[in-house]
Amino acid sequence: MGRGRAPCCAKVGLNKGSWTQEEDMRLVAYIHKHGHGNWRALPKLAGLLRCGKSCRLRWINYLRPDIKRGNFTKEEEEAIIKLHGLLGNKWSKIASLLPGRTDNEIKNVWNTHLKKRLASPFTISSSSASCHEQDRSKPDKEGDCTEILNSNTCLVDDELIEIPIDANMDLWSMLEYDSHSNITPSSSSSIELVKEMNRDPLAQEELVTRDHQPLISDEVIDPNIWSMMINEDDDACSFAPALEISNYPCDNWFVCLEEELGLRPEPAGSYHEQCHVAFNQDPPHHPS
DNA sequence: AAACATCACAACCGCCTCCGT
DNA sequence: AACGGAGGCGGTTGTGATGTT
Repeated sequence: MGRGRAPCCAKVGLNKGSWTQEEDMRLVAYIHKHGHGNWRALPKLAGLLRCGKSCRLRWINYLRPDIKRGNFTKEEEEAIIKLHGLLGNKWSKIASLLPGRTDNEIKNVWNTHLKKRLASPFTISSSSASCHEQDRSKPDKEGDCTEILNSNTCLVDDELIEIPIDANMDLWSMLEYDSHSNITPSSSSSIELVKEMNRDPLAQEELVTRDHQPLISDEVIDPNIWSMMINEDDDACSFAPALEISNYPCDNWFVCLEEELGLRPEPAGSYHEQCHVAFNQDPPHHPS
């Protein structure tokens, strides 16, 4: 390193490493409003101290609403093994054939699980594929069996748990499901925070805005924003359906979010009024 | 209980490809 | 046709979590 072509952007003064909740919110808010026509210009426009590539990666691998998170099903693992045999390390090609999965995720699963499994002299047949999330939380020891029975069920300590994963389910649906189950499909700190706030109303009291300080900081996110995303009554709980929510303090969580992030012009009226006005005038388009 | 080892995965890096000029 | 910029891709690394001694 240090030689060859120049970096994609001047990284001086830019953040590196894990993304904070505030950064996530800013990126999601900006893309939802404006799309991502120019990744290189996006960070500046969105007020992010990140390079464009970092934003793109974060969006594609983590924040996109159509991403399916959680453990890979037996069918998915079989598909990856077969497709890898056909395509080799063409992770993006493989990902394009597995709805909701990212190339990075597939690459990680291959490198950490499937490659070792196939390399083992005691190669486990694909029909006994592992259940990764459960593997981590409940190690399979001495008959403490964690076993996939089929694509949608998992046997954990003799308890049959259904995993509602399908090609059409998005991140937010997964989250919604998670709030009612003991499966943990994601390790996102933002998501954990949402779950915590959903569990504990008192925690919400402490996390909401103080005076006119921004709601969103490294430690604080307005729970309403996320709870609006996680619509209890909406099966396909993605960004677009959130616009239909009407029982929340602000009809359009996204407009409120923009305002909190300073991505909207000065409000003409009250906070709530502004939300109504913006929502009625300018429904954000869904990024492709 | 502490130290160390291993694992899993998000994120970074640099090269490649595509597309507009 | 040549060039440059931007996005895409695959390999690799850093770090937190978990397991083992």
